[in-house]
Amino acid sequence: MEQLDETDKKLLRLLQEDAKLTTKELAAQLGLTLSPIYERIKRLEGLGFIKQYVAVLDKNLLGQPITAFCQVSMRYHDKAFIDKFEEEIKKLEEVQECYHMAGQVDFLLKIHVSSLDGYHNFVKYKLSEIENIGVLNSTFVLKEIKHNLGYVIH
Amino acid sequence: MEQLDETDKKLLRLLQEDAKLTTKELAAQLGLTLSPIYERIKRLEGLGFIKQYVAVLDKNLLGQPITAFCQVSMRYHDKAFIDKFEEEIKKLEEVQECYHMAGQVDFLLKIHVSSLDGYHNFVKYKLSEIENIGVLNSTFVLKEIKHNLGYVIH
DNA sequence: ACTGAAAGTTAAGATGT
DNA sequence: ACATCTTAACTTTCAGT
Repeated sequence: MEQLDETDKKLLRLLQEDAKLTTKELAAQLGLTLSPIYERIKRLEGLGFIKQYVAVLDKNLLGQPITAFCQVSMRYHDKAFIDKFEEEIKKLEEVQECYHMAGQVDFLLKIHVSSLDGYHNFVKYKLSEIENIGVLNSTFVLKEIKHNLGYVIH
Repeated sequence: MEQLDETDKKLLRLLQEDAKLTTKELAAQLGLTLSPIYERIKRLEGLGFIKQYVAVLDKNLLGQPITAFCQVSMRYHDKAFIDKFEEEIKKLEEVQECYHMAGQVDFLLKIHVSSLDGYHNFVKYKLSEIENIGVLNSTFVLKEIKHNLGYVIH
């Protein structure tokens, strides 16, 4: 982390807001010329601070307005079962995110579907097909209050 | 949604994987020349399918390895209290995401901090400072199993 | 809607301080 | 670590099919 000076941090803050900013625009905002900006970006990419550049799409326009969080607890906690569950989850396209959690609940899943009926089908024909699931608890997002895409860089 | 043909969908799938693909590369992959690709991208931006372009950073390298999910229930459910809570949450930099949920739990928060001590400070000096919080339940991410950045486009 | 080509910008690299 | 300069590549626009 302390391979980053203030200029690097400003650069990262700008790029995680708008990856289309040109080297020229970045240079102007940071009070430098093109080449140091160019070299810093390449360095930040090389060190892995910048992992990739992506286009952020609108999930509602893409026809997936329903977001659900699904808490899953395993019946048995043998490594083989856990591994199998993780394998299967990775294959399910409805699962946007999956975390192994501390506490009573083993896994937290973030699910995107087109409708409540779609969620029903997901649980019935995909999720519950995975063996060794004990408890399963779903809650739905009514409203997205906040969703930061970037991180706070200190 | 059905303003999109197969070419648009392929374009969106490619751009949400790698926003740095050039028009030339996209054209080659989609079997077209530069100008239709260029115009389609501008159209998809204009219609709002593409919301923005961002650099994806590494939260561990940025010194924020701890992710927690925090379930919050309100004591009273007057509109004024809810509005106030949402306002305050938006100001907290540790809160990456916040959703108003259906069910017993009112809000689900995704929190990023640098340490467990940082989480303690967040709860003690920031979150619990907000009035009208009834129940508060935190769980920590042990391992990220899956985290799709893009959506599945049908 | 797509092709092809022209003009304007930017990225990428080399050289020097 | 940064400034300047060069050219190769890309973006953007437009006439034509």
